Amino acid sequence: MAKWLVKSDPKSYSWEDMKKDGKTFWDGVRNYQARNNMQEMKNDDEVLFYHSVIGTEVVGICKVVKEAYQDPTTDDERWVAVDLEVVRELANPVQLQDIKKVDKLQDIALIKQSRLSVMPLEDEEFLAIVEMSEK
DNA sequence: GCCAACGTTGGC
DNA sequence: GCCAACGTTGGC
Repeated sequence: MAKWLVKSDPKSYSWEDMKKDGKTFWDGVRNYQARNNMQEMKNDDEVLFYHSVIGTEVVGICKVVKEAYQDPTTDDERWVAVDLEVVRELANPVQLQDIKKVDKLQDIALIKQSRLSVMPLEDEEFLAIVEMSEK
């Protein structure tokens, strides 16, 4: 089962909004690389929810409940959306600056490719971040 | 709020 | 098909 990380600017959609909704359409992605990643998502894949711009921290875990389909916010068939459901909130948010200190997390797209909004994570990278949240 | 980095667009 | 110009994202 694959692991992912998605970013959201809390000004447009925050983890608090996500918790309130329980489930959301992940739409509005207009970047080919992010789109390609979304198309790879499968039901029950786990997804870390990251706050960009404000906080710059990983705040929660979601899972994929509906695989890629035509983005309902556009007629342009190039773009897709997925549905994500809240799994749980992390005990403590994991800061980007702390992730940057971890040797084995140096290669993740969050650090190397700061503008990518949907990215894959290796199992051990996912676990490392979750473990950091529990300290 | 600024600015660097990057992706996309459009002219040639 | 290249590349300059432009717009947007996201870290600080």
